[in-house]
Amino acid sequence: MDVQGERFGRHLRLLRSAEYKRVFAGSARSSDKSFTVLARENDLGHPRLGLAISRRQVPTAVARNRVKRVIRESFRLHRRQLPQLDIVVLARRGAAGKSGAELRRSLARHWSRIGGRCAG
RNA sequence: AGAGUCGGCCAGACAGUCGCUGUGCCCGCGAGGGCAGGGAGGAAAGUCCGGGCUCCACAGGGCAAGGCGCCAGGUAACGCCUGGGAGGCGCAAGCCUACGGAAAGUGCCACAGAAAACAUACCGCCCAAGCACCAAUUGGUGCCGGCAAGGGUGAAAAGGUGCGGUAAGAGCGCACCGCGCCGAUGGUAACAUCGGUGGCAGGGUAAACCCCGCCUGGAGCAAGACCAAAUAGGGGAACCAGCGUUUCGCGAUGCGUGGCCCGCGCAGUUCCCGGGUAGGUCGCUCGAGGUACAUGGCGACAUGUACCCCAGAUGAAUGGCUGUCCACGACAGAACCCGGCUUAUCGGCCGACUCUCCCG
Repeated sequence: MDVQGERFGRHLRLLRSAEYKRVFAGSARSSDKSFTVLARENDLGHPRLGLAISRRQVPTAVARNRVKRVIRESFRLHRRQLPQLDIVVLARRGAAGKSGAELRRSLARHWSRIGGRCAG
């Protein structure tokens, strides 16, 4: 497995509904107008990401895809700074209208905040 | 040059870099890695029609319900497309049409108006015939009556215009137009043209019920097929005998019923079987497929030959960043697959045609 690169393979994602439920059941959270970020410790030695972008909050498919890509990209670039956490990002109503740069800034804040909370 | 009509096409480009996801090859026990190549749309959308595919149902016929509705063709099929007809709009190129039946029945049509239909007579028009009176030559007045041309109401008053006709009128007669019926010709047909004939049916509404003709079984890829852990539960079998051996040793599930054995019941252990959840695999992309050419056809399209393989995800990929350029980038994201329709859309390109103006 590579250590240097910024890869984002399947092992870094939440793949089952049971894994999502575990995070929803009890977790640290961080939110602003664009996102709510939930996180719960795992024992894998690396963080994992799951997305929950509802049609209610982001109505058009194109916008939903855009939001998901921005989140994944941001996670990919930050994941080596994150502790071993299962993270679920929920989009909120504000996310639909924001630019990519705004969303990235918001996510960067969430990563550091959620990392600090779970470490403590 | 301007205005416009129709048809087709494109949907920021290029480079670098970091990623994601299938495919092929290679490396690796494996996890994974490397290289090559592919990776959203004209609407992928709405889910409104039509088909393929899958499962269920199904002898045949009828009813109901729903849909469709000028004619011919195309197609797997269609509510789509092409060509044609009719009606309407536009100077034109062209465009639009839910375009069967109101001479089967029912319903509805405000208000106005005398009357909205076997007609009727409000204002009117007429006194020719008959009768009465006056005058007395043929005139006048009235009664009995006649009329539906004119006015008025209305969306509509039972064909229209003109001439003749008459007391006044009237398809009463005639001509042309309109309508119905019959025939001929052209056309596959819708229909058109012409001729004859009848003085002449008939208000609208069928995306109101209805009538006529044609079409339609139901559900959908979360269809459906296969593999299948753990836990709980279902069915079956075994455990009431033996085994090793010179002596002898090992072993016999428990409880209830019963004096005891067999048997029966409950529990237990082991094994097997089927259903099936999580999860996984298939369905899943080679197809009514594209591109080019040829042939047939006005065309939609069909046939033939050659070449090409062109997304296949599944907590769900198809992207991020940087640089350069320009016309500064709209609507918008595949989820089994096709054919349509409809709706959204910054802008640009190409072709054909029409009208107006100017120059020659």
